[in-house]
Amino acid sequence: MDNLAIARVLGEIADLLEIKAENPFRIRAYRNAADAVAHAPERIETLDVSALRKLPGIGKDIAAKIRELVETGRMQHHQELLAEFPASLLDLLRLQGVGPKTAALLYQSLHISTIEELEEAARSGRLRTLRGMGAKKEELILKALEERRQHGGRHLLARARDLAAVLIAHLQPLAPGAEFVPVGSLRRGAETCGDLDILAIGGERALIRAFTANPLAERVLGEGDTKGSVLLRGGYQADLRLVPRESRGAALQYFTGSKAHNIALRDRAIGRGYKLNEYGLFDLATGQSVAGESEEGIYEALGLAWIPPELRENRGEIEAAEAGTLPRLIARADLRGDLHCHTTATDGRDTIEAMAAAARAAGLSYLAIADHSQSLTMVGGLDEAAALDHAARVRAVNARMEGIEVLAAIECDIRPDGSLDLAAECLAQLDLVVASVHSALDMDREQMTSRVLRALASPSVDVLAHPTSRLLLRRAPSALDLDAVIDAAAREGVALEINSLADRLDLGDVNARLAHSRGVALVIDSDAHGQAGFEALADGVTVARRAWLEAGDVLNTLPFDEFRRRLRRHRS
DNA sequence: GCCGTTTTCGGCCCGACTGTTTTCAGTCG
Repeated sequence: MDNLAIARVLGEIADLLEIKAENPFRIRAYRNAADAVAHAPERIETLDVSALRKLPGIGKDIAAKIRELVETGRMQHHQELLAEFPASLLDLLRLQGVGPKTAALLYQSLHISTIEELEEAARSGRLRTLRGMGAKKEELILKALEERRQHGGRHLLARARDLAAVLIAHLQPLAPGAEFVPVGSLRRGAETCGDLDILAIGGERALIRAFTANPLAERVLGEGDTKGSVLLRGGYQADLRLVPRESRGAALQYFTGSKAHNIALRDRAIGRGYKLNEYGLFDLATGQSVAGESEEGIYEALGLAWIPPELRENRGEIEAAEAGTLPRLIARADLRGDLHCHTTATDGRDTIEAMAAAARAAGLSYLAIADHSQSLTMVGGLDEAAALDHAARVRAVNARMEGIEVLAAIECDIRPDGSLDLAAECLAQLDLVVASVHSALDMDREQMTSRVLRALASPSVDVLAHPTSRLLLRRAPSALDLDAVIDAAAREGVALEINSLADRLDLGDVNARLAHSRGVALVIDSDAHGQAGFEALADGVTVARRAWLEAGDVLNTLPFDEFRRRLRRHRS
């Protein structure tokens, strides 16, 4: 049973307790525990009660319940709650505007427990007969149902960033003096974003109207004095918040989150006799403002170093900020090379020269051309002879190009049985081998793990690319014992990739941090299929920052000669 | 249900907006 499955059970308990209108602090305890489990780097099912209790937010009771779930596959408390309310009732909570109180009301008075029943009741006008609900609320629920059909809810980081840029470009000319900053999960660099939050610092009330009337907005969800909220075409919710300049830091801090980070920070504020909100840090006794103009000032007043937004997940950053042990996070400018890109030889759009020139223009000093191997017939994958011909062309380009080292590499498929797609003699003649899985992704855990482990054991392999094969919002990570893969990579000296493609970002932050903690070298690759593809490296760097990595933890920040010496094939 | 630099009991983050109310409950982030 993986961490997310355990976290889901704890989260469902929290939801069900909320519908029951139980003690809110007990509900929060379950939510905190679910969060701790979901983001724990170690495999929860392998931990005993005392190890579980070391996790923040997990105490005696929940630790015992987790063990019960892992050992028996069920949790009695969870089952009892599900006997009171059908599991389908939980789906209603995901609808915009429907919370636990409404769900309870719907269930108890109209016996509604599924999305379909809710829709039928709304269409037939029965919802408005309930106390506290009117025609307007009924309309709202119908709209929420429609939106649910259209969009799953979350969106890729890269897409969110682009949309935010469009919105800001629309607003900036209307308020030349105001400063617009995207906050929330976008500023934290989370791999997917649920909605867009934008601050307008020093903006006027009229901006709210301009925002809700912007050409991308499909529907206005709310409009007040300090906040406007719209649904954009394509299913994004976007919020604009007006913030006075004197609260700039407090607002940035507050709206950047994460929620868990903010709760921990406000808790710390209270412990020191302060109150922290989006307007500033205030002395509880006198009401006097202590800080608020800058984020640095707020963290400083709480006895903390400023914490980079990527780390604000309450995963140890507050303790590190207090102890002065925050990492010096890697930056895009630290990257000197890229080990994974494609050309017209397979599914890339540009030539070797064009890709090398684009990489050089992107500030890189070495680039590995890693086109596909033969099993990917769809894209014209290279067999041994073609791979060596291609390598000769790459080396010819390298010989005549200034300012960048171009390496002859391959992205070699790992076949279902774990063997490599090209003969070892061929792979040995290349400068670098990136291995990856592209087919037979639905293997069971045992098969997939031994497949990847066998590939890692091959001396030809230098890098394992996009290790879990996940596609964000589309395809779950393959069943893989990542623990075993990480240990093997550490043992064999194979680097694990953080792939920068918007829908991969694989490894993700939690697993990259875990791999680093076990002594695995990481690389950040673009997987570019065209000249513009190197821009994505910034997103790979964001993942690395969220994984607490410093420049020295990432192999392709090294100068070329040093990098070359560190490759598995050049070590004995 | 968790947790401890006042505490093993008594706390537990905070405010805006909406709809259905006529002073507030529910939802959201």
